[in-house]
Amino acid sequence: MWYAEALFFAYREFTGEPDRILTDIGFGRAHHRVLFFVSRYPALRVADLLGILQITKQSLSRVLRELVSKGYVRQEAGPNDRRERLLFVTDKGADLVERLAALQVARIEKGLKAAGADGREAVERFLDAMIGNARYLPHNRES
Amino acid sequence: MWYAEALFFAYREFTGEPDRILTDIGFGRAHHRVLFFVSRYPALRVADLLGILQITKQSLSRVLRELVSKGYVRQEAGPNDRRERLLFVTDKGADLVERLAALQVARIEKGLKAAGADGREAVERFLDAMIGNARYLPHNRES
DNA sequence: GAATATACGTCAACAATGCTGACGCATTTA
DNA sequence: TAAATGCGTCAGCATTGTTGACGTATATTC
Repeated sequence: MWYAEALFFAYREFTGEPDRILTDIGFGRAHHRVLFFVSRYPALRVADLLGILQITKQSLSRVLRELVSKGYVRQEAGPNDRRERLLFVTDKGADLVERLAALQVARIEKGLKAAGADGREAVERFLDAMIGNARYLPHNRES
Repeated sequence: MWYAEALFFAYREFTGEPDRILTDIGFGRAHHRVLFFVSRYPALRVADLLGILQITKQSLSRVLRELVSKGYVRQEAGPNDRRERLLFVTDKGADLVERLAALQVARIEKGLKAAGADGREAVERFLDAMIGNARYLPHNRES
């Protein structure tokens, strides 16, 4: 089996289904990524989001502005440092995240089922090693 | 563990190292994909490459033209149907593919090693199920 | 308290890589 | 001989990434 090829197809399918929904509401994959990580890490600071996504603030800004103006994400001044704009998904945002996640989770479940009961851990170790120490840890969180 | 998140980071790291090399020689990830599949399936027809990549011929054209003009890919008229332009990597192209693949293979090997001897098959089944039946089979090939 | 640093936002211009629509040429098929 | 097929190309546009420059509010430091 050719892993590089498999990863290409797997990732494309993984993102493909959400992409179709996003297109319908005028969003792209960039919006999905932001929404996903804001949902995953509530009260995320903008600086941390930039660290996770590894894009420039100008790129993020365009996308974030739309998400906020269309009511999917809200910003709140940081309690300790009021310069910070902490990010949260709104109810509307949570709904969308859920709809998109459902598709991806279904595909992952299918993969894990195929991997088998023991395989699950092997897959986790595989992905973890593929990532190495490239995972960005948001401010003030463990794990 | 959050698989969606892990896949995002894993795929980004997987493509990130080659991307840096490509940027140095004025190519992008799109060039890599074309070069990769032409190398993987010598004598690939343009139509099949479009089927694999799922992009339009206009998008492919831009990238393919550069790869040909810079001597990484060559085209040859099909022996049965001379309208077909069968694609091959040149020696120069093979060298570049090899350099890029080395980085990705190293990362994959690290992942498979972490998965363990039995884990390897689990990972294969996982990726295969993630892909489902979305894999495009080039003309005249089995598996 | 004034100067400086930080967190975030924004404008402008540009590059890579997708897209649609329209058209042309060579070759094969009907 | 006419139509269909395989491929290429021009033109224009959208998304999402980039640099560089600058502004505003808030914290920190001398």
